[in-house]
Amino acid sequence: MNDRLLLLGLLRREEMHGYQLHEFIDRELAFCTDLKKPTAYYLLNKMTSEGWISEETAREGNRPPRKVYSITPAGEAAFQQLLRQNVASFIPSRFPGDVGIAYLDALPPTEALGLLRQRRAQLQLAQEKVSTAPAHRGSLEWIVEHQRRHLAAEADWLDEIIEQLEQGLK
Amino acid sequence: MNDRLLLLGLLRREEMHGYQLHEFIDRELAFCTDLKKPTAYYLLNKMTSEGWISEETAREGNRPPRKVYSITPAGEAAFQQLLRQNVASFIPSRFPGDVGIAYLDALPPTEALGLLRQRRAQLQLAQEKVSTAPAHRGSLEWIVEHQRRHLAAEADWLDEIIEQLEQGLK
DNA sequence: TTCTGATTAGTCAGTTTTGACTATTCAGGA
DNA sequence: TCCTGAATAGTCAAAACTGACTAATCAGAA
Repeated sequence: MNDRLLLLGLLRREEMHGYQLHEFIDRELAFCTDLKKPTAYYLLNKMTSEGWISEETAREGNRPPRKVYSITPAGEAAFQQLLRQNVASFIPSRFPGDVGIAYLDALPPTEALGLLRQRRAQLQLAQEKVSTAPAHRGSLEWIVEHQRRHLAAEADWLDEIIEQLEQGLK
Repeated sequence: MNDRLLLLGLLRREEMHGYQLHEFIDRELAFCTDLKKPTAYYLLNKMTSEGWISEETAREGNRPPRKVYSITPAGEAAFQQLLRQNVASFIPSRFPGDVGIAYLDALPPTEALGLLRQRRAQLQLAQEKVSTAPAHRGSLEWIVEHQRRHLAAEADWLDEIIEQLEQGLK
């Protein structure tokens, strides 16, 4: 339902067509969701048939006609409800990367260390990307801050594992 | 692929049937994945047809026969490969709860505060659950620690948002 | 003007996931 | 003994998701 909320929220600001929506999400909100293009269209169709948004075919210049979506009153109501639900609930995160940590003892310690250092390097890149990101305005800044803190915690934790492994080797 | 890795890793320790696998994951590793039952069976079938595991029908007592899965040499090879891949890569997390934060300004500040406090309370519960969890042995302890740190970062962040909102109200 | 690669806009078939259900066995009380 | 609720062991149809593709337009180079 969170992807629906995301789409509704964007359509609430201004009507858009599918490609535009996906483009925006992919460019500006990549750190927040990774809604794939076909999924976006799927949800737009779904919400249209649910009456949350309405589609209107628009031709601009001599480009082929596009479907422009705009939010309906029912959609606005759904938005209000979904928003409250989202804000009021804590959704626990799963970390698929933990599976590998759980089985770390199946690996020779030296190799494990090398692999973990690779993971650490990628994490570093992610941190740099966030810290050099252009300042977002308003509440988006909180989300960037969220990401920043999460990555920092991640780095601390990984460093500790790496250090413990190093201790074990000596 | 991480769910496959998880299943292979368990089957590596001892052969099991589907229900047993799902039970174990659901009880012991709930903070790590949330592999649903039908998904587990789906993956077991898939991996059987890929030759990673083999199934053997076993009857015990007068219970109906069950399929017992055990890992094959090809499965062990796949495990080794998937494990290295998993350990060596940092998988960025997405936080669906951020969508609500992004649209927080669509809500009256007082109501937003109330909803955020609800979220905070649920987070608190999750933290208590982790801290009272029985000590896991070996590398599982790292995963619990991961969760602990992640939740702490989450709490700090939420508290700051709440405080900023409170400031804005005064 | 014609070609090439990038951008725009979207679709489709196949894969994966899941909510809801079935069916058997077991433990204990009436 | 019979009944009931919990635990065991799964299945199935429907929903959701995605990799790979199509197809039109446009901008600029040759």
